[in-house]
Amino acid sequence: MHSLRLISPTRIPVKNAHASTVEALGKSIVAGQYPVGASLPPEPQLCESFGVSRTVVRESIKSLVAKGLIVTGPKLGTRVLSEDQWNWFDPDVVSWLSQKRLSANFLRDLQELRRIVEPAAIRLAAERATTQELTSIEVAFSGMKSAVENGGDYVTHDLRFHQGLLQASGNRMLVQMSKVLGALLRTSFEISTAKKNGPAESLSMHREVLDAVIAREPDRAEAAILHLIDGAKQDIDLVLSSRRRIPYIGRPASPLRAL
Amino acid sequence: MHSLRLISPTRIPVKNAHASTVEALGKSIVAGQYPVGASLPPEPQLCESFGVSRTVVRESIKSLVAKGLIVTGPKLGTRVLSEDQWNWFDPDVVSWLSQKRLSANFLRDLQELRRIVEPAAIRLAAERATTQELTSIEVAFSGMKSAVENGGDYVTHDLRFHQGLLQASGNRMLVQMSKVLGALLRTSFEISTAKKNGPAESLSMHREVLDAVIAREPDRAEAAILHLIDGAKQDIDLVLSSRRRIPYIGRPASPLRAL
DNA sequence: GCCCAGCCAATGGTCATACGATAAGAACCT
DNA sequence: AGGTTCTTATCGTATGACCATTGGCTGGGC
Repeated sequence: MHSLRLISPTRIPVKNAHASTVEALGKSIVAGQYPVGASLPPEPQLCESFGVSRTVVRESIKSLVAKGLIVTGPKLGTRVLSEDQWNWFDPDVVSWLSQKRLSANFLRDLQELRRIVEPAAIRLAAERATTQELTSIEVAFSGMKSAVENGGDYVTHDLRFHQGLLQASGNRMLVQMSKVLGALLRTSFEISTAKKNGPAESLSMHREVLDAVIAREPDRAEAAILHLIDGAKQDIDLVLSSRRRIPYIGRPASPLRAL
Repeated sequence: MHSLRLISPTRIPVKNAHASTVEALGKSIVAGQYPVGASLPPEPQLCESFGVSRTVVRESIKSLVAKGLIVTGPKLGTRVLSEDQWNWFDPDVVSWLSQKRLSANFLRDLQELRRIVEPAAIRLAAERATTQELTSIEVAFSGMKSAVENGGDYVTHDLRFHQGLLQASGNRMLVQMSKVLGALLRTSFEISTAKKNGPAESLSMHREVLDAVIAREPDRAEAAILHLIDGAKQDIDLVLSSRRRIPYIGRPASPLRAL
């Protein structure tokens, strides 16, 4: 007869108790609400603040432990691990990070990763892509083209285009990475789409990439994608510098990682 | 039921129920014991077969859900997801895969990834590595050298060497990847170490890599690491072609100790 | 005064039980 | 036969109790 869980500070009665709790806890952790090494409130307190039973809280905590965000232990509580122990390739973690901590550093890391991975993946795709995979990418391209001409959701099709390319690399690790890179791509697409006639310009570059892959020319494909990536990087850097000066946080200055 | 642990005197007393259950379930899943899309046994049955309470089973399942291996739902049970939905960058998942399913495909994917990521990371490391990070790598190298001369654990120091390099790239994503690549590295190191006088030969190549990084010469560093990687690839391919599958390369059934 | 051993209590770990919620599949009705 | 309802297996959530571990406190000894 619990019709509604009344006092819910984070208001989330619609989803599963577990999913909501994981998300709320996860977001607050990646947002830096609890300093690294510090303990979260004890379980009973979390139960109260989320309005769920200890069962749910504990299972949620186990989920976050599985993602490398925290560790638990009797008497030492639930402690936040240092960021380099987080699972930076977990889709949830990246999603939370994208929403809460879209810092210059995070974007820089992602950008770097993309510039490393995507060109290499394109080369593989140019060698291995099946006709089915090529068709799928072609469909995504049509969607982009249509979005430019008739208006529509350009970003979604752009994402499909790039994820299709990674898929076509035939390497499961790279495919997995496409899910993570999605966070960056979405951001950069939204930036470049919002600017000038970005889409129209990027459309031809995408065409060039796809043509090179279809022609099975790795070198040309790689050059084309690099062109695309570096263009996106410029857009992002521009927005970052105008939005607020968050300069590179030099790594040496980082606090020493206490164990 | 806990009486068994009395035998071992305070040193690593088995593991707690949760960790053991997660590991057992995870391994059996990645080993393909349950076909994709199939349901695992119901919770009560799992409780019985593992000899733990439902609480433990459920929390373990939540951990595996967090790693993308399975989904759960009322009446539909606990179903195994398709492999491309697994989190292929989760250290646990990769560890289980390495032990249970060291297939040629898996090794090929990892190897490809390594050849993409490590050279790029080296370039970054050559530009950014702090003296502290360089020292750490130097220490690892000394360990390798000592292992060659006086005998000892070559593989462990080799791992530290490479992970130190990725760490020095200053990119958190690449650092995370080093944990995953560890699975491949351990395998390839053990192969090449077991062959001929592999270590002695590889030692000089490592020295060259490190020197180039210290000298801040990205091009030279990249060339050196490529040399190393391609040598390892040859060794692996050789072993792969001689045996259809590699069973249990690596330590026996003993649970790997933390670090 | 300092250090070490041993106790204490806070906190997560595990267990048991009960009931609600959901959706697959069977049974039923039209 | 087709759609609708009902049954039921299975997970989801809640509660309360007790166990196990570990950091910190306490007190004694040097």
